[in-house]
Amino acid sequence: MTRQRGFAEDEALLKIMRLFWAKGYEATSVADLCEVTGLGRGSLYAAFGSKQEVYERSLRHYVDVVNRHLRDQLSRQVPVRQAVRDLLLERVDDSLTERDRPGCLLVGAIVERAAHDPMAARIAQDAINATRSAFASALHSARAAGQIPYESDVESIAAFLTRMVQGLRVMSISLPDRKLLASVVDAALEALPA
Amino acid sequence: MTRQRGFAEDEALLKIMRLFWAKGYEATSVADLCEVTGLGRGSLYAAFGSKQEVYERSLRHYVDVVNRHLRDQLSRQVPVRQAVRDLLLERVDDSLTERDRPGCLLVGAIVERAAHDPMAARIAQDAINATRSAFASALHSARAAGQIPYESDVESIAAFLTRMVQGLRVMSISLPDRKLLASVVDAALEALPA
DNA sequence: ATCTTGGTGGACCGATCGGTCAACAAAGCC
DNA sequence: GGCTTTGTTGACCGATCGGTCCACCAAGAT
Repeated sequence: MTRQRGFAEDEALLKIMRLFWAKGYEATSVADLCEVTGLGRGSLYAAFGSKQEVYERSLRHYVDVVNRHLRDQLSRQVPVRQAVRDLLLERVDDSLTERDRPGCLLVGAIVERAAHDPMAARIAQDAINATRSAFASALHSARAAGQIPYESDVESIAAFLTRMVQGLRVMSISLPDRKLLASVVDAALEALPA
Repeated sequence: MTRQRGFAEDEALLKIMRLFWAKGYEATSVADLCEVTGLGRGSLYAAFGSKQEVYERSLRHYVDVVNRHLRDQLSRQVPVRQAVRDLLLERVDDSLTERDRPGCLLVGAIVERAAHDPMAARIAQDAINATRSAFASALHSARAAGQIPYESDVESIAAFLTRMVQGLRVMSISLPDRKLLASVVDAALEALPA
């Protein structure tokens, strides 16, 4: 019937997401998006719409992947304290490994885009609430299983851990010291009553 | 001898800093800087140099003020735990009050500028280390005074508190709930051994 | 009053921005 | 072979970007 696409949309979106992640929204031009995907402007706009729309889609993809991974890690059959510790340490390692993509697309979206792009603000807020509720439900289960005290304020701790997991990447930009970051993780774990 | 300045450099810099803080680096144009200060381009460039230079100067001013305030708060003659608590809660209040200037110029500098502007990266890193050493020295004193256990890992806790104080503003954008944020502060304080 | 010095405003510059569009290319249908 | 439909490309658009420059102006020195 008609000509078919000469590229995989998923792969292109992944490359775009990584570029936004590395450079931020404003500093990434549409020409950059064309270069990284190998697409002409027409194809890019036909597939993804405006720069703002493709950014929002990148952000959605990012938070989906991150939160899915989070839920997977928290649903493992290990004590919640260890699961959280592993999860935070893994993020430290990721940040130190991917030096070309520092920071966090989500944090970038909040500080750079939320004020200008209500949809991005909405995506970010939903992502944070999803992270929070993932922690909260893991903590509820752990409390029911007697891993943490009955009096523990699950919602507060969940919000606290959300802040930790969000901010670790940002911190590791200016403080790329694995030992110190690991000890920060352990300090944070003190908030998780035994 | 010659004509004198028709504006106060300090006030202009303050207005510029607040604008960068509110909008980020890339989204703020030189025309915006002229508008907010009331200056023509000539005066602006004569007084502050390029956009990048005035940004760096804004950032320097920001971190100076923040760190000076931090040291003042920590040097009060109150138990360190309470000093830290007051300090974190004050930041929560600030974030919720100044809704027009969400986020944190320092975090913005790290995620948006550090990769493109080595000087901004340097300023940010120095600021973080200054915050960290302010906490560390306060904790050292507190440990010497017996307020916290002798075995406490002061450096790690200092790094952890630095992360907290940095990130609270960012979190409060997407989670503008004073009660929850206050309970996050209390959860964080668990990392400060009694 | 005139000269010198330096602050001021805004016209102006080339470059680049995000976005559009028309000419062309591929693939299934007749 | 045409015909239709859709993907692709890159020239092109007006707007805006950061930065320069110059005519003008205020104020102290003479």
